[in-house]
Amino acid sequence: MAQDIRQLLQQQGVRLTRQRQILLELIDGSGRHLDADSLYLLAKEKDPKINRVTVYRTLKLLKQGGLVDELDLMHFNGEQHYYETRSKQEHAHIVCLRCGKVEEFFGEPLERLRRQVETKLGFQILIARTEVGGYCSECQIARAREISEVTRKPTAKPNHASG
Amino acid sequence: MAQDIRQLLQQQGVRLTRQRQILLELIDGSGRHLDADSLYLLAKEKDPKINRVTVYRTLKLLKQGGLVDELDLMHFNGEQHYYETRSKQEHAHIVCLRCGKVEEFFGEPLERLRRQVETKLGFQILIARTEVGGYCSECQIARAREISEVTRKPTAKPNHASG
DNA sequence: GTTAGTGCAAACCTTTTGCAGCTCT
DNA sequence: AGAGCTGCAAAAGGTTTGCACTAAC
Repeated sequence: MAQDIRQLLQQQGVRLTRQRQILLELIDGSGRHLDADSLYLLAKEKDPKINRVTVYRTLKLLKQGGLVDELDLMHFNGEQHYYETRSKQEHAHIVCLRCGKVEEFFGEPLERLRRQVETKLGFQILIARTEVGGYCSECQIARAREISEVTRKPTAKPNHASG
Repeated sequence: MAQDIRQLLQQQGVRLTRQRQILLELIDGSGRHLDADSLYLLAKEKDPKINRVTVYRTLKLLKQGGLVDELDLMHFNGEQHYYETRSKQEHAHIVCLRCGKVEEFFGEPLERLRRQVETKLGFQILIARTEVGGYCSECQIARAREISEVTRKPTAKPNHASG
């Protein structure tokens, strides 16, 4: 719950303003990964006077405090960043480049990787991010259909062609 | 060598212009990860008339053709993207957030992860990217020094305070 | 000789900054 | 009361687009 985050913030001497409460609720509450713009739009429903800049400033704050993680989701839909509250369980984000669905993948390979980087390189990890782009099972089928439609050349049988 | 890439491009009916040759050389030849701006600056040394836009267009082309991979390198230095010629061997990028050094990490965890995502989710992977941010071994030491300097409060006993 | 590619200027999108006024503690 | 935070306007950074000209095949 966002409750934990609130306490952490207070400890850091950060004021818990109305705007920040709204944004925290949204990031933590919505089941999906929101970007700054979506977040702004949603926040505006609760407080029509809230400003985009406040959204950016809050996200920066939460990011720096290690309370949220920033994702790119393979830039599948532009250059925005997406946000999620930092969870204890490391996971990869699997992004369908056709429908945009994002699946989370948990598993030992991620922990193994982390350990190996720490021991083999003597690296101190602060953030780790694994993103995978491709096609989800549904979209693989849909794409196969689409491609076969395109491949069917229009120069062939003009039976019921383009017009 | 960039030779392979050239052939692939020709196959795709893409013209191999002077500008593209220069950019290919640079991406493939420089031992580091270049962003569009660095690439532009370097290309300008070889062809002072080359335009930034051409750099962006070429990168997009190579990206779409699957010939180069785009990296974010944890946005350790802004929002640019970095590029590398796509290698057969999957690897993670380990970025030091203090000195900016980028290490490449090869290992089974990455292949395991890939296989698991494919089998467990039935996902068709086109691109995968693992980026890790933190401090390299040298910078861990440097940071420890920096922090202890800051922690030494000027108001306290200068003897061996904050202990 | 076509058609794809280039350069230039200007637009675009996301994010940041400067500053005056507001508000949380 | 005072530092911290907000909103507004404007700027910044990175990238894309429209269009006329140029060059690769």
